[in-house]
Amino acid sequence: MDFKGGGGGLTFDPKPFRALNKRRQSLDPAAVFEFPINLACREAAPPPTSQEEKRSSPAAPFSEWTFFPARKSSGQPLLISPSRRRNSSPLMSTGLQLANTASDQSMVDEDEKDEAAGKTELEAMQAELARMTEENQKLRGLLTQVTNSYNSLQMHFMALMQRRGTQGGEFRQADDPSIKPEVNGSGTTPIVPRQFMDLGLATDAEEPSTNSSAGAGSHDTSSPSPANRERSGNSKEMIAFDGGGFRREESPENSSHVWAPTTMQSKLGGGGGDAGSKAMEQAQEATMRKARVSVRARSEAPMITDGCQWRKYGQKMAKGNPCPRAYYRCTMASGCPVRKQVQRCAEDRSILITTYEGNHNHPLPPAAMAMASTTSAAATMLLSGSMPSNDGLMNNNILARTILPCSSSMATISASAPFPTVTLDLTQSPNTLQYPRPPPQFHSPAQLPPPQPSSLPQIFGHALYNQSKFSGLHMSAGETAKSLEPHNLADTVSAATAAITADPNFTAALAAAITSIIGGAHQQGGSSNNGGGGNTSVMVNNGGNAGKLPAGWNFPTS
DNA sequence: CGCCTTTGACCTGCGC
DNA sequence: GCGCAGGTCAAAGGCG
Repeated sequence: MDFKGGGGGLTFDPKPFRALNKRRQSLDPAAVFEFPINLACREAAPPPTSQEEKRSSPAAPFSEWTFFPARKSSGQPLLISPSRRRNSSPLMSTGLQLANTASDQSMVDEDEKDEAAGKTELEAMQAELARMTEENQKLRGLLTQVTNSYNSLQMHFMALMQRRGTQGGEFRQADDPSIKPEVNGSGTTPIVPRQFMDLGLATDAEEPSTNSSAGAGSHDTSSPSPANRERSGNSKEMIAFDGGGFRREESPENSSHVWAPTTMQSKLGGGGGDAGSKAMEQAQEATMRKARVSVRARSEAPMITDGCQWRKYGQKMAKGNPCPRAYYRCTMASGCPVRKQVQRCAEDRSILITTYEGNHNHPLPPAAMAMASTTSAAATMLLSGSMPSNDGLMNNNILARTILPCSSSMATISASAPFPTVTLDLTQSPNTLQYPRPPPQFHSPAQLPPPQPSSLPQIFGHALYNQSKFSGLHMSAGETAKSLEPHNLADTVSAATAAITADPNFTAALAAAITSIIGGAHQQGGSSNNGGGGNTSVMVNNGGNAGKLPAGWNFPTS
């Protein structure tokens, strides 16, 4: 068995990945993760050549999508340059000096007054500019702060959940070394949050080799066999991306994955006894499996550029679709469990369907965070919706409204087996999607009758849409505020966005952070959102609507 | 020469 | 138990 080629029988050799990683790390991050967005390419991009179809080289010069090229100029008025203000200020001041006077003297006086007033206003404007700049800085700081707070809170929450589970006889993490350093390391949990990542894993980059060597050559990440599960006493890696419910990585014994909603669910849901819980576990496993985030997007490129580096490891013809399905593995870090499948839609081949699975166990560049956090948030919502707890639905509603204030039809949750999947469809115009719909109702896959995925409320699309709005590139601040449902955070963000959009990186980071922060804030259901491509599938569908994607999402790969 | 993609074989899960 | 489909592996070949 072990000597056979397929499945989990072979030893996983992380060397290639390490080498790859090394090489990539040596590159300029900016160069690697810069993803100019240009949705216009949908119209402009030439039809895919066979070569393009065949090759998904990250270096392919293929059209990069600039989502909001035209918006740049239109967005500028939001941030008026000092010189511009200076020029315009006199004009603005005239509004206060409309009354005509009779005498020349008074006219002269008026002129002097005008001049003085203009100067005053100029100063005022400059002061305002300075203030706004300062505000911008503050917002940046705030973002950082909030991000950190979120991570800390998440850690606390997970620790609490873990404790709770342990008390109930379900969670047993004592022997999981991966958790000790950060959660148990001290009673006070001095957390050093790692952005969007599982907080403990990255510390052990050699995990894969350890695992592989331990288990008679079993593949580190993909062997679902019970033997493998039990063998993997060290499950750091699994924890890393468990947020999405990477069930295969979970070992019954070590399912203490603090950040594993699915694990928790199965654990919490299942009574207490080992035997009993095992049965429950298996039952739940059957329903839960892994959550996925599927993104539907129009793209002529072989795959969308989401900020991560991928290595293709397989391709298969899937039933019911003439287009082959390609399998990619994240190579940004050795042992990163994130995988994605890329396939063209059978009905419309201009639509690219990218399905993400797993959470990254390494830091992500801002551009990648946009996608990762979005998918993660979607996965989180999905998974928390599957919580057996009574408040599962409520949590889901909250999540829906917070993460996606404008919940709309752009996203769907599919409860169809075997994997709960969130589909973000960006192929449709947000204009037709953003409005009034009944408050989103989340249903856990377990709660939903399998046959009705298509009837499920569509929820997630606006995460992306909102991100684009956050970026200030899709709509003006005013429009944004109007279109948004009353939502303090969203409004606040929208207002603030106008002053921030000048910085694309910040925009991307902000969008990502907000999504993940808000999502994380409601993860009471026990789900985690460790950032990487959550274990959910997201469909990105830009439908040629420039500017609908979050900044940082760039199609065609770099 | 090294890395990446391709591709056939293999493993696993599931339905009948 | 068998067959099918999805997913993964790794040797082979291509490319820079």
